[in-house]
Amino acid sequence: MNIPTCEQELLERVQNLAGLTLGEVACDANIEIPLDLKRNKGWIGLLLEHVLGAGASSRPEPDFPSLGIELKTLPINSQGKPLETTFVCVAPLTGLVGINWQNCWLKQKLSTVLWVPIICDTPDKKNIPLAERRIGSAFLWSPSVEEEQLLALDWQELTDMIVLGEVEKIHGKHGQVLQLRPKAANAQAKTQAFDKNGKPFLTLPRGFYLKIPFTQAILNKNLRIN
DNA sequence: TGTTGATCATGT
DNA sequence: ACATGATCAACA
Repeated sequence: MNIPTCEQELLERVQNLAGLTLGEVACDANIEIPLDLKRNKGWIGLLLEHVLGAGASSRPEPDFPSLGIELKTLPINSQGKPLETTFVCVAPLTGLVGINWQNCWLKQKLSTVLWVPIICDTPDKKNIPLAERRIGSAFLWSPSVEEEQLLALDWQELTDMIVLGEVEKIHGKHGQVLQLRPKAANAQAKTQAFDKNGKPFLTLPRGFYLKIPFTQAILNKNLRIN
């Protein structure tokens, strides 16, 4: 798929996917469907990037650089509740001098997001097989003043702890809307950080994730009729 | 090793 | 039932 030339074209493409199953979309794109996501956790995101015309996914840029839009799939149940937290970006543990909310990576990443809900559960909460899950109504979102304030507060709290050498004291419960959790191949992975005395040490890489109630609120504000 | 894409699966 | 901590794959 070629790159969409404007926001409207991207929105039309993604709206045309609403109601389709992942099996239908993958089949049209000649992409094989895994039986489940156990060994393909990012498969849905990669599929959507492909059919919407995003470039390779391994770049430190928005998915649609010319449009400044980040694509995020959001697994939800049939009642519109997100089933997982949403990964945003890796948390820098070094080089934080001079970084503030206005110039931080997380703010840039969340500046404009195309959310694509994927319905993963039946009304009686049964898991739907991957190929039969349906794409919901996607929408474009930018943080409201209130949402940005919440994000900025949490980002500042977590970043302050990192700067103070307290990264290993941070748990998923910190933050109202944002949390810091492991983001690594396994628990043995290491990246450099600084301790409270300013000495370098190795620790588990972490990432920023949006908590479920926050993405749920975003979704609820953007409910619309198909 | 770090970036992208995330969900798995166990403990509470 | 649910969130936290752990983990999977591809690519640069």
